[in-house]
This record gives sequence, structure tokens and C-alpha cells, in this order.
Amino acid sequence: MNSLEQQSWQSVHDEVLRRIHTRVWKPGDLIPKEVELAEQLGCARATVNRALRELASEGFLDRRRKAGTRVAAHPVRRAKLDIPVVRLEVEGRGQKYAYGLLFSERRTPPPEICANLSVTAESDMLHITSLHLADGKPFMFEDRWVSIAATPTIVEADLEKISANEWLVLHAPYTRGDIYFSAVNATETEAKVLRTDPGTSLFLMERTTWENQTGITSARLLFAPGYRKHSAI
Amino acid sequence: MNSLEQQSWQSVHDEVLRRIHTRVWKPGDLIPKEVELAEQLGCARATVNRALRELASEGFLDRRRKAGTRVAAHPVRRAKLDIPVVRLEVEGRGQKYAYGLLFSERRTPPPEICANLSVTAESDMLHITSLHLADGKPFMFEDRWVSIAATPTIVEADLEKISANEWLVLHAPYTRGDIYFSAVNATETEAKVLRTDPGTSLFLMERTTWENQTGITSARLLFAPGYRKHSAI
DNA sequence: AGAAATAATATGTACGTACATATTATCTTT
DNA sequence: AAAGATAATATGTACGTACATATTATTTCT
Repeated sequence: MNSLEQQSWQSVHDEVLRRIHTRVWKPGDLIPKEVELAEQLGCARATVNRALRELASEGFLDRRRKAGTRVAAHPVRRAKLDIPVVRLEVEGRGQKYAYGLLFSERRTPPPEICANLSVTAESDMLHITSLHLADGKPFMFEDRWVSIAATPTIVEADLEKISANEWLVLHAPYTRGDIYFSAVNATETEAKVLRTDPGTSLFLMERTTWENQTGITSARLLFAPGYRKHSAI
Repeated sequence: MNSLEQQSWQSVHDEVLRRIHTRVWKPGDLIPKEVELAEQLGCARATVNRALRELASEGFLDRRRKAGTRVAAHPVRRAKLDIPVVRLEVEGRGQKYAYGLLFSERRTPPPEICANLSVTAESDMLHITSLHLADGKPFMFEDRWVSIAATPTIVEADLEKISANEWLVLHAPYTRGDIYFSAVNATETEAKVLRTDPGTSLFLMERTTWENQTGITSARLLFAPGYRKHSAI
């Protein structure tokens, strides 16, 4: 891996990763500076920079100006988690997607939603519950609150036809959001909707999205038994 | 946001994102090519390239050579999920971490582990179960299989002192891994270990890691009731 | 000795140029 | 008209240079 042919940033990336894996450079170690590495590998500093930047964002390296670049002491690996629209997730499994609106109501939010989205108890909001199906079987139960102030046009959306989930993705892009994953025992009602037994362990995803400081929507997504969320690292 | 002062790739990033959010460019739209954008915003193509590359990796844009750059039609948002060592996760919550090895045995793997790691049924493996505690209370129950062929030195590790979780992070870096999140009802034994009741809904994380084509370890991480995994988007 | 000012240094990024590569569009040929 | 060869084009990336910025090391001043 010495000089000669031109190096790509990918090859530099791989070579550095190899040295970390083979423990040539151990956790905590200071690695050579960009200029030295560039010389060593026979490429420009920009190329090394790109490779090291990538490795840092993947969690393998810690970089600081003047202090240099070190192998991460406690590699906090950053897994990538794709959050697609429910319909695409179902279709991606090769199953037939269907959706049904359970109910939709315009009203003021309960305390926990106010806290989630930092809105007042008198806010004008839309409360929607719906069921997403895969091959005719319940797949996910959605319980969602949408701020009408933040997305006024949602009152005109035909939520019988398009799910709030999908409508929001298309019409209310957000700048940031939080997701919480947890496990809960199915309540009487939840079990009925998802056609399972009360007490069954269910995978819960709670999502809140914001446009800058404005809370847009807060959703409670409850998956049918057996659901597994995959992530690669 | 027109010409004049020098633009940073961040400012280009933000401006493009603004145009997507304000729907100047709608999902599916073709946006101007790099050279045009660079001219429009008063910066070099490399700067625009960096910004658009970033936006594409965040899932906002789809880019293809010759075809150009489009606003993602179905924004598959990529959430970032930090996977720290358990100890750091507990300490990060301001709680006191403790760890106890339950048992450790060298033996051949059961079928499901063979399938997970693609190893033979005669493989030399280490089976470890342990309990991680936060403020003295059960936090996570770990059931792990480690391939001794892949990481021979683990037999010398003192797994009473350091958890397999942490030892592996320090001594057996992996190139890729899979994570599955799900929810399960606690079995009799699991409930006893985590000091809860059988049937309680528990958050389960199943992790398998690889070094190239070699399976290293497969772990079943079962969290105490109430656990929530956070992710930002 | 301790504080403040100053220098040194590794990474961060912007620019212009050049060429590579994937993909689409166009032109030939049969 | 279908198939195959060829040109056109937008993104991808490598390079060298220049300067910005954060942080550490050193020196100066009190």
C-alpha cells in the first residue's frame, strides 16, 4: 500500500481502518498527521482528509485541531437507521399494504402531548388514530397528534385515502425529530385493534418532529407482535 | 443569499435545505446542476458538491451521474443511533454501573447461533451470560456467544472484571454488524434475573458482528422494564 | 510563580483545474 | 425499426495552493 498508483480516498479509508483493526494503531493512539500520511500513502492531503473525516463520522477516530487525530478510545458506533414511510416498509417486505382511518377529531391536546411538543393546552390540534395493514393483517397502530397551527393544510387532507404518516412526509418536512424505542404490554384496546391478546409484548416507536422551534407532530406507533426493526452498522 | 461574501459548504447546505422545506423545490423535482448552483450562490463547484453530497447522505436528495440531482420523492430519513458500551450508557445517565458474570462455558453452539454467525455446529465457542446493573438495579441481561476461532485471546480475558461487551469492543473490532430491535414477554428465568414478573414486556436488542466474512459474536441483550432507546434525526 | 500575550501547529475548508465514470441521448448500421 | 456504436453531460474525485480556526506550547510581563 505504498505510493505508486494513485490512491482514492476509499483506499486510504480502508487502509487506515485496516491498521486500526490489526491494532497497528490501538484505541487512544495518536496517528500520523495528514501531511505525513499523505506522503506515506502517495496522495494529496485533501484525499487523506476526506478519508479521515469519513472515519471520524463513523466513530472510529477522534479529531481535534492542533491536537491531531486519535483512534477512538471507546468506539461509540453509529448505526444507521432508515425510517421509511410505513407503506414503503410494508411493500419492501413484499407484502400488500392497506390502511384504515379509525377516527379523526379536532380538539385540544392532553397534558403529555403539550409537554412533548411544547404547545399550550388550548392549542388547535388534530388527533388521529389509524391502522396500517400488511397482507390484510394488522401491522401498526398509529396514534397521532398534529399541530394545526404548524400545518394548517392538513385539515383539507383526505385522511381516509392517505395516511397522516405519509401526508406529513410529503407536506410538512421537518428540521429535526426525536425517536424513542421501547417495549410495552398490550392494553385491552390495543390488543383488540392489533388482533392479539392483552399483555402481549409490543414494539413501540414514539416520534416527535419539529420545524425549528415549532412542534409539528407527535406520534405513537405500536407494532404488531413479532415486529423487528433492523439496523446495520 | 446571493453571491457577495464567500460561502461555506454549510451555508449552501442550509440554503438548499431551506428551499426544500419551503417547497421551492418539491419532492421529485430536479434541482439546478452543481455548476449553476455554484454560480448562483457565488462559490466554487467543490463547495456545492460537498453540500449536496452531505444532503444526499442525509436522505434529502437523490443524485445520479448525468441524470442530475432530485429532491428525494420518499424521504427515507436516516436516524443516527449511538451504540455505546453498556457501562458508558449507564454512566451517561448519571447512574452507578456494576456488572456481574452469571456463567461462562466453552462449548459447541446451538443451531440458531450457527445460523446467525454461519459457523459449524462443532465450532469452539464461548457462551457467557451476565448482568449489567445501574444503581444496583438490573439494567440489562446479556446472553452472548463468542467464536474462539475468531478471537482466541478471549479465553485469557478475566470476564469477572470486564464484561464481554466491553472486552470485545477493545480487542475485537468488527467491520460490520447487524442489530435487531424487538419486544418480547419475559420468560420465567429472564423475569427472575431482571427482578420483574414473567410476561412483562422487555426491550430486546440482538446484535451480530463480523470481521469481513468471519462471524465474531452474537449477543442477545435484554433490557429491564422501562428502558427506552433514543435516537435523533 | 502566575497571568497574559504570542507563536506554533494540525485540522478545516475554499478554490480552480483536470480527468474519471456512469448514464442518457444521438447517430449509424443493418 | 431494432440493435449497436458514439457522443454528450452531470456528478465523482484527485491535486495543489491558500488561508481560517481552534488549540497547545512558549515566551513575556508583572
